[in-house]
Amino acid sequence: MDDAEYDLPFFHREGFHRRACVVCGQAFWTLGDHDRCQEAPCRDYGFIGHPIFARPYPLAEMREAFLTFFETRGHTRLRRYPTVARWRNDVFFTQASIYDFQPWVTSGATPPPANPLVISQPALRFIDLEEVGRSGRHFTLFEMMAHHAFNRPDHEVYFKDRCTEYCHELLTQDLGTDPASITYKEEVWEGGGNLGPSLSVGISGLEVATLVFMEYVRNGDRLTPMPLTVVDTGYGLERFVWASQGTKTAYEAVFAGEYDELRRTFPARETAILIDHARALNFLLTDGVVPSNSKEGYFARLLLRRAQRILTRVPEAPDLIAILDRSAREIARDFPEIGAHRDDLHEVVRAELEKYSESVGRARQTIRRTEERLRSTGGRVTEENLLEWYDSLGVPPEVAVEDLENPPAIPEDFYARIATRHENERPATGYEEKTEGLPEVPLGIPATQVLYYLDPYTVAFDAHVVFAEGRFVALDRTYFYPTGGGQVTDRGHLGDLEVVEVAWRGPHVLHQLERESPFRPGDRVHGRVDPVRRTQLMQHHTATHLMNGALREVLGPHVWQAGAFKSPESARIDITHYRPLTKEELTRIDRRVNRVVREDRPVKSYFESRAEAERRFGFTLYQGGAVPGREIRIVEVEGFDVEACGGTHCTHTSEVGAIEILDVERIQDGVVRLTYASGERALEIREEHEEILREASRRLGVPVARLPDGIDRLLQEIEESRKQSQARRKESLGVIAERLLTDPSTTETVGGTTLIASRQDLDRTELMELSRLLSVRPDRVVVLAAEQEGRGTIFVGSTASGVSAVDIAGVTKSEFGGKGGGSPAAATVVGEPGAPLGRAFEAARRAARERAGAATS
RNA sequence: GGGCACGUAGAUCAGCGGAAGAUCGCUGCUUUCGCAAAGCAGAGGUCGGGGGUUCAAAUCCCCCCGUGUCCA
Repeated sequence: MDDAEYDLPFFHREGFHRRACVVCGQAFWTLGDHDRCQEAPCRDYGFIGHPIFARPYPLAEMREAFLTFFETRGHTRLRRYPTVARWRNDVFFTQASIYDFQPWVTSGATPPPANPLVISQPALRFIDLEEVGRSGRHFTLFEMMAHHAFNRPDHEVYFKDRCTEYCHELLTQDLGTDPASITYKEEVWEGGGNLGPSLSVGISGLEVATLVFMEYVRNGDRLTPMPLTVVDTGYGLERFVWASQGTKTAYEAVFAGEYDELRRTFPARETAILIDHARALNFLLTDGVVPSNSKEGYFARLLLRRAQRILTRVPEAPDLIAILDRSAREIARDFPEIGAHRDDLHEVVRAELEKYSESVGRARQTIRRTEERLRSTGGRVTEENLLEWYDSLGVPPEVAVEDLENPPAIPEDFYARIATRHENERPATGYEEKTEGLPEVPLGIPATQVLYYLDPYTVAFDAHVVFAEGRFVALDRTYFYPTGGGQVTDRGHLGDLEVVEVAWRGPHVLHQLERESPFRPGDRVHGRVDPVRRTQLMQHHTATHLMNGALREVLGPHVWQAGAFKSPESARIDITHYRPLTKEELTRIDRRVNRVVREDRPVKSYFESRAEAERRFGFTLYQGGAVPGREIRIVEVEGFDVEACGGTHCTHTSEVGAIEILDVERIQDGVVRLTYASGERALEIREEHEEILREASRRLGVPVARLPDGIDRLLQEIEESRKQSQARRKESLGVIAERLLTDPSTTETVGGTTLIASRQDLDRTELMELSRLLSVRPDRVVVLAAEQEGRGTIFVGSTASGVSAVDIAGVTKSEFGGKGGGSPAAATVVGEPGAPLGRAFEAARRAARERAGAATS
């Protein structure tokens, strides 16, 4: 990055000078007399005991001061975005304020919701989880205060110079920092394929803010200017509060009274972890995360279990729900949505605590048993066991050690060794834009005007071709709905050609034809959307909203849509929920959703300003992910369900016809998937099911109503006849055994051993069973020969001590080229096809006589 | 999305290439006024599903399903 990038007029106007830090070597700008940048580790914390602002600020006041400062300077204040980044598939959580606007706004695809804007965005970071409570400054959830500006070539809001000036003014004039104490360190920021210069703002050893100027796109080594430059700032609210109070750790300043209360019961570190985790959990759970074993839910589980582990170690500790509740009350002053559904949230937590205690119980048992087994074989529990238990049972080493009588030392590098175990895993597949194979539409072609929102029932239209390449065509206007929001593509015709797929490419809708496009830019074409398919898609999309509404109503407000898919054949919705649905719940959902269909409620789809929509309906709008833009499209089922949604919808619920729930499955801990069909498809499927029932009833010869009983009876009969044939076989084997035992040609006595030898052409399991019957008493040796499918088998069983069945059987191998083996009690040898079974049998019998004789004498 | 572990009797689990087991629970009998308990006897298993290797697979290999856990 060129030095000139940082050479701002503002610095010169104010008389800043540029220096190089004697520690890190980085250049920085300052009004003071510093030889190093004012950030750790280049210098120590100087603000502890010596606050850097004019007065101490509590959390809420500091946030308000920041937001107001920028509001009075032309910025629009935005409400927080959800902490779960549902609108992105490359990350789970909102980790910075700019995440709210990626990728659509920063790429220029959608206008920003306001410009410039100011926000205090709760952000989650799990990277430094171990540092929470230890470093004094790390939080799992922190608020990133930020002012953002998005500059188009034709409309520049502000960039580096003005941004830095605002920052400086805020710090010095509003908050009263000594201007000479600040350093602006030059850094290069890079992320997500973009990069630009940035200034890191340090005071008294603390990095209080970062000002990033996203300016370039990186293509390998080449930098090209971004079409839209972005001011991306981040001011750590908690750090500001801390620096204003100068307490020993940030936690004391930020959590104030709550901290003091818990500190009476817990050590400082545990106190901080508990409040930090409780705060993060309150946001996560409110934003619709249900604890789970994967994805977003896993992190909620991680926090909850870490907190719970601290609590169980202290007998007089309050329970986790009490701590969450206390924290929620604190947060709710600034974010009223937190704690709004208290009882439901507690239910989620209770369910999760139950799962945890089950999990711990299971683990304990395994650990105890393993140690017992190891001890009985003279071994002991090793470090390897500890690693194994953490990885597969979730038991932290310090917990495992408590349960052991003879514990190994916990290795210093425990977690590093866990990481090593995971080294060879394939990385998670990241964010991929589905523009693969789609041609690039040249700049300057106006955005496609989409008409399906005007009227979802219109399917025939005329339009002009604006772009054509290969099989792809873009029009000036279209009624075709492109794949998006979980709704699959429309199909139909352009002229005589079939449209097989429709997709967004930036601001253009591309129609993919069945073959090479004959159309050229300027041509006028007639478009016709397949109306049956479209109708079915509309019904399924509206049905999905109705399901969502019913699910939230029946199961509780913790239910959020975790994914959805609508095809012409069926639709499905994945929801966050902590236990499998009961039959009763399912029935209630079915009844409710179909009643809403029959009630023929209006379904209104309209555009509204984001702020107004959020004010009226709250965050649950964003079931399918946050939608950027100043105006958002609202789909409102009157009095029942409201969501921000870009899909095509029916205008009245009765158009959905009926909703038939087809399947419910748990696709992940904490996520339940429901599959259903509506409209014609629901009727079709219902008919199919009825036909299947009729056919089953016909084949079973039982009326439909008694099918379950009929099946039970059938299964019972099968089981009975299975047992009967088994008993018969055992009986006939018993008869054979009896005969053999009384037949002097097969049974003889050698010393104290009874030797029974016979040829019986039975299959292998029968041979075994017969031998068993013959050798119920001790001191018996049985030699059986059989031929099945041209191969001879010798089976030897022995209950005589010192007479090994496997040895006896072994001698026959050389007789007929057999293979086999066994134990001293039982052995089998199978000969080559056509090998002389008689000779093998005699050899075995001879061997048996010899061994029995030898053992007796 | 990936790594690892696990899936055997109603429950909890052992067995980890050679004739499916233990404990609890269940049924019957003995003992008791009755209960608890004890003793004796017994029922209860497609060893998650499907393929493969082998003379032989609960056991080894592959695929799928389910569960747990760790990591993103």
